[in-house]
Amino acid sequence: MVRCLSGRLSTKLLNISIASFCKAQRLEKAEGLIIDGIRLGILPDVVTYNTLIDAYCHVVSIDAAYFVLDRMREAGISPNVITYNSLIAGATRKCQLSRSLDLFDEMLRMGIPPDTWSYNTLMNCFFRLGKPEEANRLFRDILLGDLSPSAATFNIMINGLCKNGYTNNAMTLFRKLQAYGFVPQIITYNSLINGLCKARRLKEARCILKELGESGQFPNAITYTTVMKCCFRSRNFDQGFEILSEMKSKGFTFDGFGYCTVIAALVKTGRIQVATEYMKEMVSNGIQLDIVSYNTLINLYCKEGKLEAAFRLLDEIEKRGLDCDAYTHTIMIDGLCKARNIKGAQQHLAYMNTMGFDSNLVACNCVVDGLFKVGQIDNAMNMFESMEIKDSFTYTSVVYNLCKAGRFHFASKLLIICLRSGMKILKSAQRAVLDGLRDSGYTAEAKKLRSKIRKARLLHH
DNA sequence: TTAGGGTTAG
Repeated sequence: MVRCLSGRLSTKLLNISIASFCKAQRLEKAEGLIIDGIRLGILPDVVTYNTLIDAYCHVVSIDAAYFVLDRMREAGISPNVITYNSLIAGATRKCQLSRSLDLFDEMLRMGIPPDTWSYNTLMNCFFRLGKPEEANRLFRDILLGDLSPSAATFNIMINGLCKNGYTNNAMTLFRKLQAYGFVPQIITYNSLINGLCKARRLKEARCILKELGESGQFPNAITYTTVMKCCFRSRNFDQGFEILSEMKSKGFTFDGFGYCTVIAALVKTGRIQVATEYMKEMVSNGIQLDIVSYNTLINLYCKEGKLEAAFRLLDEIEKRGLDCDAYTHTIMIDGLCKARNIKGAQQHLAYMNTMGFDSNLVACNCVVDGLFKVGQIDNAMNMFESMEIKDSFTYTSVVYNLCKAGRFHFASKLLIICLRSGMKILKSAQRAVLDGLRDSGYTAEAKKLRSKIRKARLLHH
């Protein structure tokens, strides 16, 4: 049957079959088909090899794709612009950015003129390298040369400018493009919204979101998770949860990333019950748990006081052959501290150190705080003094706990040293010192401290 | 070829 078809048509059919195997990531099947084809006299052409090269870039590696390129040349078929575009995009995806640049040069040396697609990919590569000027140079080349920019060209520019901190330029370009008749796509809107959120320009982000709504297009799952994450980041939890319920009511679902974000935010705001429901939903939706999802769930169990369940998950991690990371151990240490099992926490900290996660600041902060909470004030102070690195969490905790232990004068001294050096101390800890001094009869000291606090604030404004 | 990413302490 195959022999009856003309050679060209047969190659076309061969290519269709190869493309479908490549799409299913069954490269050995695709390779087998090429061998069968050759036996039957059906020769692969440039499309066959390009399909295969693109698949190797996606599924295996650029090196593997390069071997296919060699085979292609040996078969007497010259690579074209599509071959190189696949290789350049593949290298950029795998963060082999200098390789992308080399491939672009190689393409020029071979006398293959790059198209808009090649330029787009290379612009993206320069943005990822943190070289916006170079990307902009290519953008100018497109505008001044014979090539026509595509929607992707504009999207890559807007996204890249935002990612490199040029949110203003991204906004200006966006408005200019609109004035020239470019209709922004959902990708354009999402890029800009994300850039504005990251730059904490929430008012403008809201404005672009409104324009998206008025454009006749609809926000998608990426829009929702971007805005939700932005709310959580700025601690507008209620607003974030409103967006979450709107997203759910529209029928959007989560992947592992989305679930972790939502569960962590729910735990942070004490909504343990709802967080547990999301955890169940995540598991029943068949999401493969990785170490970050395990950490999120262990944290949830710890906050519920279900330490045994947390330890069971640790066993599960081990059984599945995954490795615990610094987060896993820190979460466990905090959980043990909160459960007043300070000995267990100290043991786990020592274990963590033997595992090579030594001097983890967050874990140490948890143990110092834990020691105070169980009344081991001297041990807490000894550990605090022995720590080489300290941050605002360390000091806030120590200042606050010293007050709880009635050591207001010491707390006051420490507080003022911190504030003068520009260290941020939670207002609630500052208040604890002032109230403590005043309530125990040291009104004059309290007044003096208040004035010192004010002056220290002026120093760092 | 282009958009979002997740987890810890006061």
